[in-house]
Amino acid sequence: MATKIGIREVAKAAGVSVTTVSHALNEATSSRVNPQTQQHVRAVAKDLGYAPNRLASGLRNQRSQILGLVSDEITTTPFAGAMIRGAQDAAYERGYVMMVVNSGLDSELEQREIRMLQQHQVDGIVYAKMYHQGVVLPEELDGLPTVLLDAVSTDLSVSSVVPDEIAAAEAAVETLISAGHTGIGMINNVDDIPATHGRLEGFHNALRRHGLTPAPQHITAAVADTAGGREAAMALLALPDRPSALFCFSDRVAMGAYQAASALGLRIPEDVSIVGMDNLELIADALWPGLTTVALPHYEMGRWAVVRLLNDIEGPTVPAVQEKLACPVVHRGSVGPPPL
Amino acid sequence: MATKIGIREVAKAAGVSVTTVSHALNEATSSRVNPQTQQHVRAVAKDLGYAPNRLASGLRNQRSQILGLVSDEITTTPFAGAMIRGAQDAAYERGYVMMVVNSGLDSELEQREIRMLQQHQVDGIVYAKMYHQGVVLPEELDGLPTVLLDAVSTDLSVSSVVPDEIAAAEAAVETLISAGHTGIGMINNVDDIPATHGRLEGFHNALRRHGLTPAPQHITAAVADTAGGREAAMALLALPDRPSALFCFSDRVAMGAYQAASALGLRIPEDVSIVGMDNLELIADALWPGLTTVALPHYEMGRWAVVRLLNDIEGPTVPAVQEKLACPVVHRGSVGPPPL
DNA sequence: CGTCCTTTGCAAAACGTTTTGCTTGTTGTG
DNA sequence: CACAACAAGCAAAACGTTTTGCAAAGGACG
Repeated sequence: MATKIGIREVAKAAGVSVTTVSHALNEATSSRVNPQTQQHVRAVAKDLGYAPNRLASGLRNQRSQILGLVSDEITTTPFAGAMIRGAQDAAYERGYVMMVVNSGLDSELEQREIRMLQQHQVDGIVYAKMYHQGVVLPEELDGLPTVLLDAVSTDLSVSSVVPDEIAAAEAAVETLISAGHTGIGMINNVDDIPATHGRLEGFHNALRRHGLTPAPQHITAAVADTAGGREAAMALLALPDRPSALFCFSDRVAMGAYQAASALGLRIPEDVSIVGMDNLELIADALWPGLTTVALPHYEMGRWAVVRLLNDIEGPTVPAVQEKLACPVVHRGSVGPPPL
Repeated sequence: MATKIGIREVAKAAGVSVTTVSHALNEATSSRVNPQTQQHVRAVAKDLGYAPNRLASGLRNQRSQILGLVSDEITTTPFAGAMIRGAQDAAYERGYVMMVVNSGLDSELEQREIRMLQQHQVDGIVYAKMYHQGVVLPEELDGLPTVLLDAVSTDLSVSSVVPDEIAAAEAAVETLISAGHTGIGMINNVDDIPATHGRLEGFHNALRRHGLTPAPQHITAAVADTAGGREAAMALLALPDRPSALFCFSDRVAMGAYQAASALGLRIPEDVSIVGMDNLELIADALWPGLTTVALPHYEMGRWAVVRLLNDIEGPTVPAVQEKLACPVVHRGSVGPPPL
């Protein structure tokens, strides 16, 4: 790489002016140049390995071709990775690249990071949370095209995408019902977040649809980790009229239920069936037997967010939409018919 | 936000020239402006919320203040997240921002992504792998400052940072030895990667240091996931002279060992002690009892890589270094004294 | 009072593109 | 043959900064 090759070098090599090179390379203005010249210029450009400096063209066009992704937590779960990957794939396909920042829970840091993105003239922002929750948008990003990822806002003028919690829970419970279970318990989350309410609602919906009424003592809540799930499941499975199946708020909770079952000498799925939610592969796949669960479409949500964002940026104005994405059931080995 | 405020607006508002504003704001050239004027200009700038357009200044300075992070897999493990967060934190502190791309295993895609980063004039690149491995650097990034993250190259002219696998394994095994174990088994990985060799070497080192010799039949290898660990552990624990403790290649393998122990009616840690590696919190924390393991310093490696990269970019040339970062033991509940 | 520094500020060029006129030729038409 | 219409390519301006060179003003000194 002797000397950085810019558009001038291409022009010189092709024996035309800089202008012509630009016209020849940009699809939009290529009508201003003879097809033959165009071809020639393109050949030379490719030959030299010319790639336009996006700082310069961004400056000129007021379009950086950069998208910002601001998230609270990139670290603890693999979910974050899937969302980001979905976002990046979509961005890449349209010639954009993502700048990712994450702020933990520090909202002042978040502010400064957003400003930093704005200094880089990002064309839009995906504002992501690592689990489905309500947010208020920082006012920094007024005026900037924005899409919410795994979050909803009361401000309905901004598009958002979240998992369809209710339908997901319904699907999970359906797999239990269609395996023959009627006495189904649920271990819900104690936090006041959309998933908690949505999944409980889905649980009830599915039962009601089949004319089943849940026993009140079979519905419980716990801190949504393995220890919480273990204790809650321990209590549920020790009941005289213990449920024959457990619908768990999350895969981590379900892992606790496995531990409880094991401690009580109950086999899965012969003695008790279990379904989780999240499809946290690291766990669902590692449990023995594998955990039947419902996948949260993180990759697809990341994609959706960016596609929508790019349409807002490049396309005509269309009304914002609040999207809910479907969550497919992933069958493994933790659901069987109820014991006789 | 009536109209975008640029340096001209600040100049007008402060009643000075654009030049003076620039000088006043840039620490380096501030000697050319009266301290009083400087203060005034800065006040006005802050008042207006002025923030320089980095596209423009990048173009002018040939410095984008952007770092590229190219990785193979951002998705499957939470490790990726920790590395990226470490990298970002370090970048942010120095006023840089990260552009993250990931290519899966598609090296042609990787090429194109790197070129895209170059178009954005990134000042340097962190080339990251999601587990410690050897790589050959794509030639695209000749001439660009580069640091390897969780990877090593035969090309010693580029700096790299990886976990100190050997010391990590030694530390893990030490915790078993100091709990009184003498018959220690190991379930290694079957893949031919640095971690496999390093951890085995560490295992031997620790034993040798205490005058112990491992029984050959106690050293085994398996596919490094839970199922592999389960089967290997099953075999090991069914041996007539079964080891009293198991050193597992990874936490996922260790989870398999838990399952095997449970299936064989062995309690942890009363009947058998187990240590893992990786400190995959999702698993290590969720197991019951908690898994004692060795943390891989992903966050710190990410940080190290960026700090080093920025020094290469901004500072004087110094020889490349191949860094190995220490791995702290995380004590939970899976190690106890050997049974009598 | 004239000369020579020093201090302070400004105008202008440059970074690498894209795009808007404008010029030059060429072809078609009356 | 003259003139209009049009195609093809070019020069120059613009995007928002930073930095270099220069000018003006002020002060010190002989």
